[in-house]
Amino acid sequence: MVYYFFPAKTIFQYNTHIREVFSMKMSQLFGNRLKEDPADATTFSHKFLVRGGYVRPVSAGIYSLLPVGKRVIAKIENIIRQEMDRVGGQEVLMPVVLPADLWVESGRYQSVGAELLRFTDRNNKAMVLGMTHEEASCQIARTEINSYKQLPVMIYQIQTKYRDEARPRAGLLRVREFTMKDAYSFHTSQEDLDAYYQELHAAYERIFRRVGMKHVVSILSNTGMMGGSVSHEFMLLADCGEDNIFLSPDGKSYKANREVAVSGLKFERNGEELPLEKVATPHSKTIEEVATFLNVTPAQTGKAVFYSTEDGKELIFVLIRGDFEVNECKLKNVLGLNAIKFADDNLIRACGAVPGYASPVGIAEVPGKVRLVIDPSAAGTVNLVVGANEEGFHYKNFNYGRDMTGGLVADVACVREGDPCPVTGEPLQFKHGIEIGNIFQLGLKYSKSMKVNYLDKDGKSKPMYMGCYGIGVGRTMASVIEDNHDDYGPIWPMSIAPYQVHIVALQPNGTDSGEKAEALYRDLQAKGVEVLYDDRGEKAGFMFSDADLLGIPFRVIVSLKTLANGMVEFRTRASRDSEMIPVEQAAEVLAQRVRAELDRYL
RNA sequence: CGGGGUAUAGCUCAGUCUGGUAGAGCGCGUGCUUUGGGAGCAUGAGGUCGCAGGUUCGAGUCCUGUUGCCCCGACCA
Repeated sequence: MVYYFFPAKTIFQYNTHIREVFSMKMSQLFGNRLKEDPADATTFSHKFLVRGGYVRPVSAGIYSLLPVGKRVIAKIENIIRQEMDRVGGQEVLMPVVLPADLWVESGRYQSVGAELLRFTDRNNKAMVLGMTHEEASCQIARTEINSYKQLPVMIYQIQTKYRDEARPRAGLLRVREFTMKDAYSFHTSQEDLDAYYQELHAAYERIFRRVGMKHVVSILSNTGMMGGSVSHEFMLLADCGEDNIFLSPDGKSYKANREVAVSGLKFERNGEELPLEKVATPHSKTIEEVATFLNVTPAQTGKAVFYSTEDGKELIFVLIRGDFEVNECKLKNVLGLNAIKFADDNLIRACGAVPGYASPVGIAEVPGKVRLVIDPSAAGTVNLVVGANEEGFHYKNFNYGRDMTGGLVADVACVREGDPCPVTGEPLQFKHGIEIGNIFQLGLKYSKSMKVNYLDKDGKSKPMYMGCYGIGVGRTMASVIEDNHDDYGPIWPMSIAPYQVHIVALQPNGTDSGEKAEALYRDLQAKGVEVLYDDRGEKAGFMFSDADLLGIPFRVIVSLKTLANGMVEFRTRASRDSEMIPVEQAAEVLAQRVRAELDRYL
């Protein structure tokens, strides 16, 4: 039987829902460190989370948390709770399993794809596993909120979500089952929602700073399946990130996801419009081939890109200058469509176009069959080379407005690295990011369809303005590692480290080293410090490499060598510089330093 | 959902081409020696070789099917 020493008061109030254990001996710690990288790990966080014994894979994208991982997660959750409470949030808990009816009400039972896991219960009732809880929060909001006097209000939960991801990857960075903090706010006006959105934005900045991430930016993002208008994503800048971000050089003026990013490029129709001229361009289908053949730059060409609606019935013709790529997300947004795909050649031919030589000359919008979208790059440049709708021929000197009219002129171009920032005009920088949180203004999207109404001052029933705000907890833990590690393991910030001080006793068995280490272990606990004590008496290098994987910010090495001078050795996980501290003062000095370090994350 | 890969001990892998009845390193147990950056010696435990059929006297190995997992892409609050 193991007996733990319980301090009366701890520096860090470590709230779990179970018995509180502040300290641990390595000889009793559940979960092993691994000396070799898992074969399938490609990111630092994936390698270290598995090797350090924080998580274990159970199935594709499904993980168990081991004790040290659970402690990190609990601390992250606690910081999130504090900051949510600080902006007036009230914690609730909604079910993981939800009736499909609720999702039918909001319309998402139909609109969301296969990532929503659907099943039936024993009574053959349709159910879903919650992937996000707008519907559930609407359901409780509409039953609890009757009057404007009860608004605004924000509820949040920290709950398991399930998304049936097509391809989980990179350890905890992209999983199927995960823990998420999701918050929902309800307001009487757009103005009130705007103001609260800013408060949440500030709360998020505090959270990510407090968990120890240094390279987080909030960027403009696409609203996607959530609907609504305004949204921001909080991104940790990291090479392994899956998201593509454009930033102004100052990192502040403009920040946007590539899905929605715009550039400050201006297209001016300078130059005389020359007569349209048909030229032979044998075996030249791609922009590169045509430009080379006619000795022009891709920027002097226009390309036709064909998409279709998801059912494949309606053709979408996009004309864009040859040096740009179509941004499908922006295209979907301007068309108001949830999904598009590349058109197949049969549909293109059926609409009278010749794939590879398709021409904007002569094509016309046909309601229900053909839609035209012209990017400003093509509309705003004179004398382009475009297809002639005939195998082996192109037109020179195409001018929109003269040789083609109609269609929707809208920005559907991908921003390119180096394009001018729309705010400052300086070249935009391209970065990868990990999305760790997002905030959305949902407006009335859900409250209308789900009848989330309140009685206003004027006695009339009105729908509430809604916002929703998410943070991936496990992804945050992995991201902190991506942002804080060396070649040997994580370097945990004191605020979320599994323990605060790691005591390593060299040759502890039956020696002064063991006795002093044990005493320090107890003294630190008495002072409220969370201690991990490596009492195993393994080889020094073996214990040090385990300590590196555990990443505890402060390390104390107790050995006969330094005890001979009455000292123990102190070093931080980050710096590896060492310092001698008199053994009788060690507990007090360490407790003070832990306290000082924790204060940096308040 | 397309393309590629892979499945043998807790982990990392060899053995498959050329069929003959299970291997290494790490980890784990025991003993002795060791102890400031992944210790040594000795001795053990641990695998119906993903699953199901088939060929064969005999299948980890060959054939067919199937499933899991990983990577790239598509997709994705």
